Amino acid sequence: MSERPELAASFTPSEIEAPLYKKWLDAGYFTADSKSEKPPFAIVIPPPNVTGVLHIGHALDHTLQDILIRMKRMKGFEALWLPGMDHAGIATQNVVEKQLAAQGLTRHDLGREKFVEKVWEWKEESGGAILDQMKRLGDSVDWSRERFTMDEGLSKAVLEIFKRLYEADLIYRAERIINWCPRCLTALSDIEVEHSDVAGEFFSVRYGDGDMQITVATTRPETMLGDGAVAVHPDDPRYSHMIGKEVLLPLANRLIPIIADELVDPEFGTGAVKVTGAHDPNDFTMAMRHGIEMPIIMNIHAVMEGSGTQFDGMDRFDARVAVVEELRKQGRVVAEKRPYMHSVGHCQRCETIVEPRLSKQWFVKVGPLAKAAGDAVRDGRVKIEPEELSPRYFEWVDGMHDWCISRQLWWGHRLPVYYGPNDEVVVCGPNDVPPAGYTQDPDVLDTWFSSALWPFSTLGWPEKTPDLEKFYPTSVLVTGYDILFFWVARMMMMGLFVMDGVQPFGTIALHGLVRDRFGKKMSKSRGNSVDPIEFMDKYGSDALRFTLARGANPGADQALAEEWIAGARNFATKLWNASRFAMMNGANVDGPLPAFDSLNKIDQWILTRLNETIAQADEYLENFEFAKASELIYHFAWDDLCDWYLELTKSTFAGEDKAATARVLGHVLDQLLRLLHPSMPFITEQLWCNLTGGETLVTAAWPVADATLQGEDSIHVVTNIQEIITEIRRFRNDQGIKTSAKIVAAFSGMGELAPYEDAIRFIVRTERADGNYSAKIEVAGAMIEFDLTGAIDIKAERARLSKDLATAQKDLATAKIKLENEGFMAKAPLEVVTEIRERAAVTSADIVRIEAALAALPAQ
RNA sequence: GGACGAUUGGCUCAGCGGUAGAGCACCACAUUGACAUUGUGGGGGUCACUGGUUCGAUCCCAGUAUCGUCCA
Repeated sequence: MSERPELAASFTPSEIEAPLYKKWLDAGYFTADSKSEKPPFAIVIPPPNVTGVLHIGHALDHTLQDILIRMKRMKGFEALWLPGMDHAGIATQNVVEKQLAAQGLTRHDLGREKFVEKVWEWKEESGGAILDQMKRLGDSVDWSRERFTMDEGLSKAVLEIFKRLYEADLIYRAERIINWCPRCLTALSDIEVEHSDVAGEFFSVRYGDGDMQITVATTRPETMLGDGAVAVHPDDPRYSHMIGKEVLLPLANRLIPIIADELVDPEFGTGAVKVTGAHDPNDFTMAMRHGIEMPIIMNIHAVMEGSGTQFDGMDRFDARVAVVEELRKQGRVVAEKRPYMHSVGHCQRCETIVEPRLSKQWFVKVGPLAKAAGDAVRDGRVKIEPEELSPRYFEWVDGMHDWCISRQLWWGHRLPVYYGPNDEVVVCGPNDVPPAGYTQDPDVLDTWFSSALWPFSTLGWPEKTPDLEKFYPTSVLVTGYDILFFWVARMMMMGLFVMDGVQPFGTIALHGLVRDRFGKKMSKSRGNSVDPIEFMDKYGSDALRFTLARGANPGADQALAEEWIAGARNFATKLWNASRFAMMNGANVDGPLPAFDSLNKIDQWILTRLNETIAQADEYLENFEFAKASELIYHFAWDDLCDWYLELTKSTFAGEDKAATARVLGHVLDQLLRLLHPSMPFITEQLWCNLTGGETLVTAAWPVADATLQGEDSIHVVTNIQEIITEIRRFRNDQGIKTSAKIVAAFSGMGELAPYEDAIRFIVRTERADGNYSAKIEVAGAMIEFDLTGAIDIKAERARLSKDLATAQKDLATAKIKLENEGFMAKAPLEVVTEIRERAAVTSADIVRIEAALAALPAQ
């Protein structure tokens, strides 16, 4: 038997976690080998941003990925979990700008080069705190392959793909309405804008005078200074006579045309709308169609500028008030302002109200890319789990607008675009040199542009590296459904484009968000957010991980409360104590298992249950059913193993003939620890090494269901044993007999259960002796009589029996109704009818037995 | 405005055409031989509402209500 140190009397996570993680790293278990013969299984981590710290959402995301990776590693795959971070353009730049602001400086004071240096310094210093926290969590990532989106290699990938897309006419520069954040001073893509309803005011303003007047309705009166036209619906009889004529634009004192466009909803407002092409996306499309002027009337800070009116120099919201006031003075506000709820875009990063703004930017033409991304899922090359979330994906990829990729920031990948003296445009790949005298575009790319390359840029693309060869396409992408659009769809587009139509991953496994105990969204303002580090300190990483896994139903949000984690910690303690007990009794994995047929039914039963658990848990995990798998293993461990098997083996271990059971127990524990290792890596490693004397569970083989270790009759036997024990316990409880008190009892009619009488007696503390049996219970054909010598509480016993009788009678009645129903008898499947018949028979017998027992009770 | 999802015990959630499940919480008992971070026993739900299909509906269908999320 292998040497092993005795386990500490209680489990203290903090004592084992850090040393074990170090052991794993030192041994290099997480380092993948691209030259391996093993089949690959790869996951790239959704890169947390460099400014980030581990929050509970990461903890969930990482736990699920680690479960898959660890399981696959144990299954003999060459498992690669690739870690890294993205540079989070706006967020990171904001942080450093804030630091500068504290010194009274702006980035312009430093200049671009110095500022970027500063950001790098900050990135080196405090960036990646999350990476250390990942070690706390136990993430089995391959640190030797850690990547950052601004790394040299990944930056090369950005240049390369930009050039390829440009040459394929999938990147273009154009003047369009974009979302402009006047605080971040950059363009944003559509999805970086969050819409929320705000209470606005709806004004009706009269344009023109006399015969040529028309009333327009607007929530943004200040933009009228940039109006180029008034539009009406072509079929609107109210205005048909005015189409093509001009009307005086108040305040600006310009004449603007009245145009007809289908886009106008005649039912909405007055049926006439102002057309401000430079500051509204709908107006822009109309202005383009009709060749309408689009004056820009605000500067980048959203301060009025260039309108040529007295409002220049005013902030857009001050201007709104001032414009309305002036219009009112002129008697042009037809209807008084009315409250109006409308949807307004806010910057995702800073919540500033976004200003739609006409601007020259670079765009990705998403049409063909998005189509390919949709098709890959439609034709089954990529699976979305759970499938119910795929409509959301299609909705997005099928209706996507072109993607504005330039950002007016300094931190990020600078556009590889160079302009010549006569506005010539040259795009340079990684090995190209821009022509002399050309200047580079000052803007940088959207961070998501580089994140979209993550599944292959991290593996060395555009080089044809062994890693890329071995691990692309990656196997699974695990992430929250909330970034399906931001990130997942974009990786699909880019991956399919540059990898010759090969998808970046085979499966997209989506999980939900972690919410508070009442299912409410966590947020700082609500004060209901939780700190995963704090929980790990208090309950251990395994407990946090297991809690999150146990709550992870595919694609669904989960509620989390501290008590849940305490519960998982209790489970860990239970495992620890059970293992300690098992080892104290000689549980071992030495030599082969005894032949199944030679084992007693209790040993056979636990092996059968183990086998069922292995098969089912494996199926669940392969299908990303983390909650179900965790629940299943939890109940096997606690209910079957701890509550029943360990109890039922106590009499065996108290005797002489225990070698077989010790070996079986060792096997069950060994396999259970393997099953649990992916979700609770630390405690299982510790226990398993102690139990088996093995080096590590990280690379141990994953359990495989074994049909030769399955015996259905053992289930039947143990179910009956459990029923007898439960009945005796109930009886003792009803009678108020202390669990510690031994009572005299006689067993009869045990049949096939006879060999297990000792085990039963041990658990329920009964001893054999002649007695004056004054009470009896009957279960599963066996009779148990107790000598309580007058101590029996007849009232309690009568209450118990009456209650059982009522239940049995009710059950019989329900069954009888069915059996007397002609429709049921004629149409229900035979097995259902048989089942109901059996139920009726069993409950009838129960009734007879209970009635007899009641009659036998002394009248008192 | 469009779409999707949800509504099951006090709370959070599974489940499912054939007598309703879990964890936590609750009640009672017990320091027993691994474990009080425990054990044993117990109570608690007409599965949102209204119709329909079916021998049978918590489950399928339609409608209603409430809530949530995404998109515009």
